[in-house]
Amino acid sequence: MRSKDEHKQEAIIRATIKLVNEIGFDYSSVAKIAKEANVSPATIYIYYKNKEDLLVSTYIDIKQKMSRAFLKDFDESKPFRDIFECMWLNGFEYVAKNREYFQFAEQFSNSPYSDLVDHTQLDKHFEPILRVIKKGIEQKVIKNVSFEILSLFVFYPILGLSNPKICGNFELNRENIKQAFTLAWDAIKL
Amino acid sequence: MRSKDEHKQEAIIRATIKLVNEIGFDYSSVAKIAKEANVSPATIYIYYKNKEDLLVSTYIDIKQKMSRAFLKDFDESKPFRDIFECMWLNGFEYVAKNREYFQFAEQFSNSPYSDLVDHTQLDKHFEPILRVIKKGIEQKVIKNVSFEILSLFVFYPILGLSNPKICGNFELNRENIKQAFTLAWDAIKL
Amino acid sequence: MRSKDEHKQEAIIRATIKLVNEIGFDYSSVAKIAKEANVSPATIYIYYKNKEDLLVSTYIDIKQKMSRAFLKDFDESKPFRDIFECMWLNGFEYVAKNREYFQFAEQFSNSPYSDLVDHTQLDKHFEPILRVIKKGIEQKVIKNVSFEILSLFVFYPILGLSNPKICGNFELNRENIKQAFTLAWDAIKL
Amino acid sequence: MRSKDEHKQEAIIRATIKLVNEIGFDYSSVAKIAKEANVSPATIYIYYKNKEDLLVSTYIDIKQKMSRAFLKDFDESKPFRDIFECMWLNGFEYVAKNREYFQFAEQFSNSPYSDLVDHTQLDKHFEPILRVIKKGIEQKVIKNVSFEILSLFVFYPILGLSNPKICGNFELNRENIKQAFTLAWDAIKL
DNA sequence: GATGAATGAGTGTTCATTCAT
DNA sequence: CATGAATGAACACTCATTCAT
Repeated sequence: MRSKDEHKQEAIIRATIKLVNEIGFDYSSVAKIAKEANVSPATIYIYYKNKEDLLVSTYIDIKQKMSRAFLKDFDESKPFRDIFECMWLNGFEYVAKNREYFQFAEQFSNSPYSDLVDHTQLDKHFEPILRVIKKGIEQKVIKNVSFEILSLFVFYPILGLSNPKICGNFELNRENIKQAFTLAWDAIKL
Repeated sequence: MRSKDEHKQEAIIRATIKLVNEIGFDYSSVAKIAKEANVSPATIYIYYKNKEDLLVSTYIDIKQKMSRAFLKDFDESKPFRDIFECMWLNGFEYVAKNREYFQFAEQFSNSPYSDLVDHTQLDKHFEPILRVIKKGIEQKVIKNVSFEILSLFVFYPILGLSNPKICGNFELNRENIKQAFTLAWDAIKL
Repeated sequence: MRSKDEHKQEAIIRATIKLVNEIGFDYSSVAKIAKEANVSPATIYIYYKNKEDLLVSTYIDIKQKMSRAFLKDFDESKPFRDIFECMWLNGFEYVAKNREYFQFAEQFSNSPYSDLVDHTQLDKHFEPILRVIKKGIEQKVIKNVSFEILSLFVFYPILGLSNPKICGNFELNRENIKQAFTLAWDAIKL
Repeated sequence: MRSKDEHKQEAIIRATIKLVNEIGFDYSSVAKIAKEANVSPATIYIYYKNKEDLLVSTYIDIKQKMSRAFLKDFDESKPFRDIFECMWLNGFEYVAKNREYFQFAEQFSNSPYSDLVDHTQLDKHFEPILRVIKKGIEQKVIKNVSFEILSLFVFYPILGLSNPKICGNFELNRENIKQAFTLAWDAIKL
C-alpha cells in the first residue's frame, strides 16, 4: 500500500487557490486544478469527496489560519486600545502577506458554495474578538454600534486590501499601515 | 431597438442579475438566463455579442447608475462636509435600495470578466468625487491619505451592506445610517 | 428556426437498438450511440431528457409495436383456438422478423432501468389477450393455470427465439413455426 | 489458496452476484464489489485476471452447479418419462431455491461477456440430457422437434421463474410446480 | 497475500455559440 | 427580429486497472 502523499494534497490546495485567483471561481475546473497541481483529476477525488468539498475545505482552512493570525499575542488583560491595535495590525499584516488567501476567500464567500459552510461554527474562532469589542463599548471607549457596522468600517477594509482590483498597485509600507489603523481607530473611538 | 425590443433587453438584464444573485456566477448559463427572461438563447445574441458582453454591459450599466446616484444634488459650492455627507448618504441609500445590483457587481468584480472592463473609462464618472476629496485634503478638513485607503474605509463598507452574507439580517433604518455615516466621517476627518 | 429532424430521432433509436444488441446494454454509452447515429452527443439531449429517457422510450415503443402485432386481426367472436392460434402466430412472426427489437427488450427488462417503466400502464395493451385466456379457461378449453405459468410456457418461449445466444443458427421456416405452435397449444389445452 | 483465501474468494463471488442483481450489470463496478466483499479492489485482481474473468468465472460456476442439480439422481435405466420428470423437477427446485443465481445468469447471457464463454465446453455438462431426449424421440415418446425448440418450451420457462420482473409475486408451492410440469410434459409428449 | 493510493480513459450531461428558418 | 435545433468542447465525476509498500 502506498501512503497518502502530503505533497500532493498541498499541491492541490496551492493549485486551487492560485487558479481561483488567476482565472476566477467559475473557470477553475477540476481538470485545470489537477493539471496545475501536476496530478490526475481522479487523484483529487482521493483527497476530497467532490469539487464542493475541495473548495469548502480550502476556505475553512484559510479562515482558521486567519483567526489564529488575528488572535496572535492576544492578551485580554491589556487596555482595550492596545488589544485592539494588536489585533488589527496582526490582521492587516497577515492579510497583506497572504493576499492570495483572501482573494480566494472573497471569491468563495460570493459564490453559492458559501451557503454550504457552517458559519456559526467558523465564527466561534472569532469569538474572543467579539468579547473584547463588547467590553470596549461597556467601558465607553468605542462607539455603541452593532458589530456588523463596526466590522464593516474596521475589519472589512482590511479584506479590501487583498483585492488587487481595488488597490492593485498600492504599496503596503509601515506608514500606510499606521495611517490605515488611524482611520479604523478614529472611526470607532468615542 | 424600440418598444418591444427594449422590453426584451430589459428582461434579459433583469434575468441576468436575478440569476447571478440566486445561483451564482458560474451556474448562470446563457440558456438559463434566456429561460428566465422568456426568450430564446439565440435572442440574447441579437442584443449582445456574447456572454462576456452581456455580463460586462450589465456591470457597466449598474456602475453608471451608481455614479449618478452618488452625484445626485451634487453642489460643489457647498462646504466640504455637506458635499461629503450628501454624497455618502446618496450612495448608502442607493445601495440599500438596490442590493441586488451590488451583489451582482461584487460577484462580477471577483470574476475574470472584470479585467475586460475599461476601468479608467468607468472611473471618469466618479471623477467629481475625487476632485472634492482632493480639495478636502488641501483645506485640511480630512486626513491626507491616498484615495485607495480613504475609499476602503469610507465607501467600501457601503458595498458590504449589500452583501447578505455579511449583514443578512441587518436592518437599515435611519438611525443605523446616521451611525454608519458618523463612523465614515470620524475615520477621515482631521 | 430549424424544425426537429425526424430522420435524426429515428437514427438515434436505430443506433440505440443496434448498439445495445451488438455490445450490450452497459457498454452502449451515449457517446457511442451518438457516433453510430452520426449525431452529436448533445443532440440526443434535445430529443430525450437523459439516457434513461432514451432507453425507456425505446423500450415502450417496442412494447407497443409488439402488442399491436399480437392483436392484429383480433376477432373475439371466433372460437378460442382460432383466436389463440392467430394471436400466437402473429406474435411469433413479428418477433422473428424483428429479432433486434426483442433482444433489446430482453436486455432492457434485465436492467435496472426496467423498474422505471409503468408496467401496469404497458400491460393494458395486452389486456385483450388476458380476457381471451380467461374465457378459454371458463369454457374448459385450456387448463386452469395462473396467467404467469401459462405465459411462461406459451409466450415466453417466443421471446427466446429472438435471442441468438439461445438459438442463433436456428432457421424459422414454416414447418418449425407449426411445430412450435403445436407445443404451445398442447401445453395449455385440456 | 486455502482457508482464509477461500473465504475471501467466496465473499467476492457472493458480492458479485448480490450487486449485479441489486443494481444491475453496468453499475456493478469492481470498486463496489470490493467494498461489498470487504476487500480491497486490488485483492480481486489476485484471484481474477480482470473484471471479465471475475464475471465469466462466476457465470461458469453457476452453470456447473445448475447442470449438477439437473442431473441429480440421474438414472438412465428408468423409463423416459420418469427420467424426464426427475430432471425437470430437480431443475425447477434448484432454480426456485437459487433465484439470485439465475438472475445473474440471465443478465450475464445478455451481456457481451457471454461471447467469451466456451459454450460447447459448458454444454458438455448437459450432454446426458441431450442423450435422453434423443432416445425419447427415437422411442416415439416425445415429439420429434429440434432440441432448441424443445428447450424453449420445456426448460426456458424454468428460468423465467427466477426473474422477479416476470413473476415477482408468484408463489412456488407444490401444486404450482405440478401444474407447470404438466404443461411442460404435455408440450412435448406425443 | 493484501492493500489503498494513483491514474488515463471514459461516463452522462451541460456549455456557449451558430445556423436555417 | 426572433427562434429552437444543432453541435464540439468542456464539465464533474467514476471506471478498470496498476503499483509501491
